[in-house]
Amino acid sequence: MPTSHLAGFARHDHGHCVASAMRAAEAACKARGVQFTPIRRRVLEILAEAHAAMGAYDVLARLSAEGLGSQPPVAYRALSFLVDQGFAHRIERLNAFVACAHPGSDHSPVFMICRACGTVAEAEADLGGTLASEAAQTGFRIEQTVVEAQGLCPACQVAA
Amino acid sequence: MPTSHLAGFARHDHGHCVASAMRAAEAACKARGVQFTPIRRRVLEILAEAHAAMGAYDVLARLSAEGLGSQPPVAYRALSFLVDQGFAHRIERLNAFVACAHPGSDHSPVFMICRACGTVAEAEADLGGTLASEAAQTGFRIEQTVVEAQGLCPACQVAA
DNA sequence: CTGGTCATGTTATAACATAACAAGTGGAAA
DNA sequence: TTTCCACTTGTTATGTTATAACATGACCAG
Repeated sequence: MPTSHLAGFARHDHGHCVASAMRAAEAACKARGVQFTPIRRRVLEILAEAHAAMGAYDVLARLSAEGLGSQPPVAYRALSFLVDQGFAHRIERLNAFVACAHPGSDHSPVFMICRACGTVAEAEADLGGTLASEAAQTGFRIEQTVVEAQGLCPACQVAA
Repeated sequence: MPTSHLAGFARHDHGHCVASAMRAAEAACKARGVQFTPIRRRVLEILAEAHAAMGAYDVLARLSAEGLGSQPPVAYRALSFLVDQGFAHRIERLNAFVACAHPGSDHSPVFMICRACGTVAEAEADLGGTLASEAAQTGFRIEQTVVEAQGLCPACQVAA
């Protein structure tokens, strides 16, 4: 029986999605000729298992406990790599990082952040296109967008 | 002849828009029964005159030079007040603050940030509604949204 | 003139992030 | 096979952003 966690505001097979994220990253690295080193791999696993936004120093604490590195640059380098490769995202609002929920597909993510429980869901909704057409009128050329909504997830609405 | 600066990617009467922002804030404070103190007023002026995103410590340096306060909490308190009242916005991506371009009207701002010159334009585009309807499907209740696009402004596209 | 509220002053520290350089590793060019 | 190069990691130090906690002052209402 697989563990089941609340994430993306819906229960799902957690072990499965972690394994799937790791496989996708593995394959992408091979395809791109970049190294999926033990530290990078472990950081992605940590994020995927947490299934929540984690600060760089939280990640570092985990690495450190496992003897994989103890100084901030170790964590920041691995996180930068994962973000660059699209395996993780940075949540600006929280100064934190999450594993990508849709590894492999090229997308401009939209996040919903519950202010009560801290859960972060990555939505499919692509506002990038909408925004780009708006921007085109002013002549601005968009390269990247950050869309982060803060509010209450279904569970926390019930609790309140 | 009024000074004219590049902002919002378009030239405009800068002195006018600063004065207008100050008047709007003044009126709103009176209406709401909150105090528009010298520090708060000056911080808004500094942001409005800069017409660009400024870090809290940049603002603090200005205050300090004028004898209005020298410790971080002074700047952060004033900035929080301005953001709470809707007279300024925080740009998460830059860890910085800008004066609101549409003081008075209730809006969920959309920012376009030029990665070359650092100019920040506040667009009218209201993606909040679009996003809210997307979110409704998952049961998430949005209270606030951050939308920040990064790219190249018209001038910097020409330069490149 | 007393107590309450709001704003500010001040000290200290927490939390987040990167610069800079040294050292190891492994593969490719000579 | 050795020399070089690109890349990753180790390490020290520091820069940058933000807030906790408590003291003081200014003002008004009771």
